[in-house]
Amino acid sequence: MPRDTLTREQIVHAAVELLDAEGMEGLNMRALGKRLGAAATAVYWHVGSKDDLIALAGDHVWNEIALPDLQRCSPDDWRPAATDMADGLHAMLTRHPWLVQAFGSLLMAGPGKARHDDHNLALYEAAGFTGARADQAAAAVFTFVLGNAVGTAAAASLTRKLDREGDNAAQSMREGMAKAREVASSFPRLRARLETAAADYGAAPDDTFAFGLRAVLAGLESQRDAADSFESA
Amino acid sequence: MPRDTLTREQIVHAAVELLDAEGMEGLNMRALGKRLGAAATAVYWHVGSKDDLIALAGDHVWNEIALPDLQRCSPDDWRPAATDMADGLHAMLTRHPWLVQAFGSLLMAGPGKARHDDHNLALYEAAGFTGARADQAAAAVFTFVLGNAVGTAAAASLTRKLDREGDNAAQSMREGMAKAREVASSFPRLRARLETAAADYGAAPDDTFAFGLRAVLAGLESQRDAADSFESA
DNA sequence: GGCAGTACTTGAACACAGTGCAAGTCCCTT
DNA sequence: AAGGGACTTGCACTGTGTTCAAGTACTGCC
Repeated sequence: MPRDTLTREQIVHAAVELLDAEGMEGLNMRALGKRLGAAATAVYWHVGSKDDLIALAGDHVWNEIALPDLQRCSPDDWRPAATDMADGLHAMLTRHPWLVQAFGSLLMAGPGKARHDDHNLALYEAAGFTGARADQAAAAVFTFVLGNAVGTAAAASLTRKLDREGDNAAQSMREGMAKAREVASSFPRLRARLETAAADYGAAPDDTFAFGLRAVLAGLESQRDAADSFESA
Repeated sequence: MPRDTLTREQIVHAAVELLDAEGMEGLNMRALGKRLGAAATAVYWHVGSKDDLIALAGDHVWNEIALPDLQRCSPDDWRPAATDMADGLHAMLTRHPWLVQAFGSLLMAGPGKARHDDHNLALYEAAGFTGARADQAAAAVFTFVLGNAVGTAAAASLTRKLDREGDNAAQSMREGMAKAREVASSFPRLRARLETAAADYGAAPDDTFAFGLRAVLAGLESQRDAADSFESA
């Protein structure tokens, strides 16, 4: 495992692994150095700063998402491709929940994201959205998926926090639930949801995402047609 | 300005102000203490930890958003109310861009958010979404607005970073643009967007948000009706 | 083979962060 | 007046990003 000389790719790879395993607050230069079998400060030869490293890692993961073929993508039948693309993004963000935190605090605009964005834009142009509307449609879906990932990130962070508390994780969990229940007690609708949520916990998030995505795509189509009739008027 | 004794409310208020002005990485206990005219460690008597404080501040701002009257909200005419509510959330997140970062790294479930969530849920129930569908519809809109705020947070963070660099902010900005242009150069669609974006910079984000929101609401209505016909079949 | 220079690596150090601790200071109650 | 609780303070400890001077090792050249 320990190499005598480091490379940028190795560092980025290790950083992504560490971030996946420990999250944003688990990434520090000494831990990264240890994982690489090198001193913490050795990283600084290959990378300007920690922020640079995060930007590098944050861009790298965009390359993981598969780009659907757009040959069969037409204004009459574009939703399957759009769904594939959104699902790909969703899965990537689920694998790397830290990305949304990095995204919110740094500007992320590297080649990996550019590759994704370009294809995404092409998709909505092929789907019949013209000019700025293609941008807006692509942004709407992107935004929805990103927003969903915020919740995922929060959950992942919470899970790790509970893990870190070790023994009394279950008790901590119970306390949190009790507090939530107490807060919700004055809000009848929330209390009802809290009780049903305990039953189908785990399956719900995916359904909610799929439902929302379907709604967004359906809505975009209706807006596209509305825009068309607007422009031709 | 200096008080002889602190209160929780004062501390939370000051924390929100500091977060609004300096962002997440500008909030530290010594700076907060100075703003309060007290020693940094004095805060710890009123608040368990920095994370607790952020949770407190992060919940407090939810109370700022106005809750629309639901009397006139019906399955035939619910979108104005939903738009109001989403706009309120959007405005609040724009005022407090740090909230999305806090949201992504801590679990936020206090009374302020509960108040909002309950009303939001009530709205979608009044709009004719039944059972879990009301949850999913509310979540879809919430998620979209939240996702939008991620971009806002990133922009605010970038702006502050440029400010911090002081004199050569303009140069830094230019460098960033040049780099983006270089990255985009191999992606024809992105390059075109970058050029048009330079023209109508500033007005675009609001339009994009409004367009996306319209699409989401339209899509939800179509999905609601589809679900109805599904259930009655 | 020796030599220089380049490409890294290292350990010690600095500045600043969150936070625990013991020792205050004030004010209110009895 | 005395005591105690509410609150504040300064100090110090740990962990973090980052810098820097000092290495080490490899490369190509004479």
